Amino acid sequence: MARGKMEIKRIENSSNRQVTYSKRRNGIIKKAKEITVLCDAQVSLVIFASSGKMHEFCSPSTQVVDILDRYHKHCGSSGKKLWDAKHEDLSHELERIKKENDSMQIQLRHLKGHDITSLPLKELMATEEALDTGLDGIREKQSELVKMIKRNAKMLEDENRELTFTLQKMAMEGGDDGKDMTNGYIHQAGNARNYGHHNQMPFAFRVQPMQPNLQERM
Amino acid sequence: MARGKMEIKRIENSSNRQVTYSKRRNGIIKKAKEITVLCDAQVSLVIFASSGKMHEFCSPSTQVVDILDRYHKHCGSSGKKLWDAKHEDLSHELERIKKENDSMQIQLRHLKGHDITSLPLKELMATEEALDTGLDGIREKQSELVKMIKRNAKMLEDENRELTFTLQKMAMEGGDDGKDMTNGYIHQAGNARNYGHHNQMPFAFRVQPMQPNLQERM
DNA sequence: AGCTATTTATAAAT
DNA sequence: TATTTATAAATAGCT
Repeated sequence: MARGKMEIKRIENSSNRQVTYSKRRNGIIKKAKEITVLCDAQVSLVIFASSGKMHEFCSPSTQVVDILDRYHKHCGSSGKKLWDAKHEDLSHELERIKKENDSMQIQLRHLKGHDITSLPLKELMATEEALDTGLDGIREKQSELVKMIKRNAKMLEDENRELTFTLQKMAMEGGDDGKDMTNGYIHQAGNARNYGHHNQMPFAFRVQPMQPNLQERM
Repeated sequence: MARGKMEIKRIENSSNRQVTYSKRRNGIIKKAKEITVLCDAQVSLVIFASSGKMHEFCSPSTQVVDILDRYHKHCGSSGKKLWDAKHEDLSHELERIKKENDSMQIQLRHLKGHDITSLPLKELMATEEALDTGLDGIREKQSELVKMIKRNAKMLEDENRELTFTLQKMAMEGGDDGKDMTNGYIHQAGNARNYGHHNQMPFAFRVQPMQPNLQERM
């Protein structure tokens, strides 16, 4: 293109070819950068020299893969294979789980009484049975829990009664010697609520909760 | 580059930008072709205009994917990450959906009365309410369906009675001439069940089903 | 790698 | 959008 018109055909002199390659490669990359800036374009450019060396350019703030991703979306089926091979497994898994998801969502909706307008009688009955069974289980657990709670309350009351009795007995028994102690205990009892729900009373015979985690479940 | 030196920065005039884009794009593609021929290089060039339109160039007898494959091999570990990034997106999606899945599965199990042993009272009650509501809906639909089925049966009975009556009337009215015809009709009626549930009786006044899809829902 | 004659590319105008 | 044109940019061959 300079010092005489050039034919566009393979440069046979290998050293000339190498020089031209490197000059033109820079030229193309420069042009690619420019179109990127001037025209808001996105470019992915990968060049391999015959020597095997690679050079690339990619629009700023973009990755070759992003361009490739777009390229793939554009090309539809033709370029798809290589890409998909890499992702096939994951894609299938995703697909499978999505289906599972959908079916559970439908089940849930049916159980909650939605989308049942066109359900066959057989499935309506199956759903009813499932709900019934579920309800039985739930109610059983509920009544168990309530029983436990009541039993717990009962024991707390008993404990309370015992504590009160002990305090009274102490108050009675205590002469002048016991006065300080009695006051001390009364004082403590009076402030007991400051310890909150989980207060640890200073008495060794405090009953254990029936269930370790009953408090949380209430 | 012509008619005055140009700054390399975004062309604000959109129509100028578009024109420049298309000219420069052709220029780059031409250069890419040339380096390919002159220097035995392999080039993959993908350009997206800001409009979203794509153009590509790829060395003859090669596919973009082939270049990408080489690109990949070349990038080794650094480029691997890029692919993995795409993998990661899929993985995250998968993770998200799996979680959704798990939570639905738990919900379903709770509704069906499983795994509720350690459920707090509050959630037990919420679950009970959901089940109750669901059951109400289901039972309402069931009773609707049953009503429809009964109404349908009633109409079939009426139709049946009418048909029988018609047949009897024909049998009565028919003299010697009508005998064959009568036998014919009786014969046909006797074999009606061979037509199955959906048999088409040869009478024009056959009633229409109350609901187009009632049959399927029974 | 740097230089320069020349070809190409292309911005603006049409 | 295509063509023209004046000018900038690219670059082949040389050093």
